[in-house]
Amino acid sequence: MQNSLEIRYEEYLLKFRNMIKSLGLNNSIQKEYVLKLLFESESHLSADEIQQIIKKEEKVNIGIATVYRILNLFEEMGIVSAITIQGMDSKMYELSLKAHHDHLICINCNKIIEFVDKEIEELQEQVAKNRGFVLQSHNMIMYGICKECQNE
Amino acid sequence: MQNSLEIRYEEYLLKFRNMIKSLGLNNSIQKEYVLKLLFESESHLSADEIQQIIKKEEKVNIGIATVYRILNLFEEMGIVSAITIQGMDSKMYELSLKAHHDHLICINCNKIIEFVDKEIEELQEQVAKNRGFVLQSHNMIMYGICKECQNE
DNA sequence: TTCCCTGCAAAGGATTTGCATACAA
DNA sequence: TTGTATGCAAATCCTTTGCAGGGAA
Repeated sequence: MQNSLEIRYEEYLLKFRNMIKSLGLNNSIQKEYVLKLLFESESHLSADEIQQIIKKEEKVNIGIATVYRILNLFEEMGIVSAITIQGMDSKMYELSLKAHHDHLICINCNKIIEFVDKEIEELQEQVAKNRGFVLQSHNMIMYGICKECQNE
Repeated sequence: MQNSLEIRYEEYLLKFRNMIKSLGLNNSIQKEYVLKLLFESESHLSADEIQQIIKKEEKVNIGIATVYRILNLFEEMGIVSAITIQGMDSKMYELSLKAHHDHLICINCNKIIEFVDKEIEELQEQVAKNRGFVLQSHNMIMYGICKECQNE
């Protein structure tokens, strides 16, 4: 009955528990709920959305402060990354499980498309190198109007 | 005694005044102080910095609400653009006088280098087109460590 | 005169922090 | 048992809004 997503999640969860332990931290049901939600979600979520969904789906109370503390911890651990989207007032979070990718966002319907372009990545390295920088990361968000919205 | 920067600013100011007038708005000393500061500044400034500098340099009181109102107006007029930098909690503003450009930021000393890479821009258009998007704008910030900071 | 603009103070929204209690190891 | 994590409420910080008075055309 287990599909591959579940299997992958179980594996990931075990790794996560080890990571937490090896950092000398305590695990908690809240941390695992946030992890699971981010794992299963296909979209980027705000701290507020995370709190609401967990309250509703898991029928459990979870404070917004805890959500933020967990998200910040996950960011430090490198398992979550946050993006800031033009016009949105809160940060959006996602698991950084997936390979690095950039974002293309529809300014009309807010649809988010993820992509990676190897050539662009190489050119970015070039640009940095030419300026004497050692590149650490980057953030690229493109805004436009998607096909569906163009037809409206 | 006039250098080319001053001349350029005078021209720019005249254009600005016309723009304001043709929008049916009133000009004000506050708007011109913000414009001048952004014109002369080489770095990106936060609303708070803009307020502080004007208070100090022009010996004039200016409310933070006014600064925000002016910056928002300038953004709508298309003469100012704002960027959000990782780890900074407020937006940073600059005149969009200069041609479009992207940013390379040192995560150690916060130095900001502006650049444009034509090839990257073209590839971005390609990526958008391939996904059926009509591109409107983009935001690309690269983070790394600059030459000076590497030597520390 | 007629609106627009400003400063001030209050309101808002996102995120963080302090503290007492609850939980993991 | 011992410390870490949580929930709640209060505190912060950035940004916006309401309002009464001041200024531009």
